[in-house]
Amino acid sequence: MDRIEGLIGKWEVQVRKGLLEFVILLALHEREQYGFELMSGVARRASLDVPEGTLYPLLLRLSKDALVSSRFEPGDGGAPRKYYALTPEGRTALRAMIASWTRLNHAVSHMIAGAYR
Amino acid sequence: MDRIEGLIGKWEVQVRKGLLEFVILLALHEREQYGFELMSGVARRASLDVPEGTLYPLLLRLSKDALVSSRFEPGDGGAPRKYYALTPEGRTALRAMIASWTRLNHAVSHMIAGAYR
DNA sequence: ATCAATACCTTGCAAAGCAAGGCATAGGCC
DNA sequence: GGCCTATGCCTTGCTTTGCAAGGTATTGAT
Repeated sequence: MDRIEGLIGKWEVQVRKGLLEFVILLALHEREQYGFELMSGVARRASLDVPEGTLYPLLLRLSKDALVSSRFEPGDGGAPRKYYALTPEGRTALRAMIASWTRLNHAVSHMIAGAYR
Repeated sequence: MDRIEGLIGKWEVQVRKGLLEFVILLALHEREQYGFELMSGVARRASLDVPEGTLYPLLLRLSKDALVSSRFEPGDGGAPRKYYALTPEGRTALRAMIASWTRLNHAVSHMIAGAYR
């Protein structure tokens, strides 16, 4: 069943679309963070690996949409860090996403329960 | 906040990626169904509108990947219907998706709870 | 000076959702 | 027969995202 594993892998990539944006905003709701910090935090707390090639374009989009703001700060013995924080609009969007996600999740849970009842 | 509504709308489109495939497979796990039946059933039971331009390419992909099989049957006073059913491989894939989704969902729920604690 | 670690960014490709439009079948009606 | 409507399936073109691969800049240690 190696073929199916491949299919599931591709499916998981699709499921991550949108979800990663959601998770990053959730992480930033707690506190301002910079790129690497977000990657390690999300990996630790949600077991979600967000590669750099995904994270940075995502953060650029969020900035362009004004859901997050950013500022540079000298790094702790390393390259300078770009800290991201939620804007008020970002908080509004996050609330809407949580509502939407919760609704979706209930619907899916209901269907899982129904399928195996 | 009309702009944010637009952003959320686009976000929801992204979140549906992969999720619709999952929901269709769940629906087919209960019983064999044809296209329109899937659309109305999923709309009713999960409040998810799956437009035709999404559904039929999706079903074609599932067929090509051999997760579902299909057969034509004369319609009940109308055009012939194409009935889809899960294959054994489809059932295997569905089990894997449920496991993956459940895991993801716990992670996200945890982050939502953490963000607003 | 060189090396490694930290940290950010860009490019090119694959994949999905969707609006818009098209095609075919069947039955009812004149 | 000819026309209309409803049912039902499919295709095209566009947008958006995730990601691997590779690149750049800063800092401190050897």
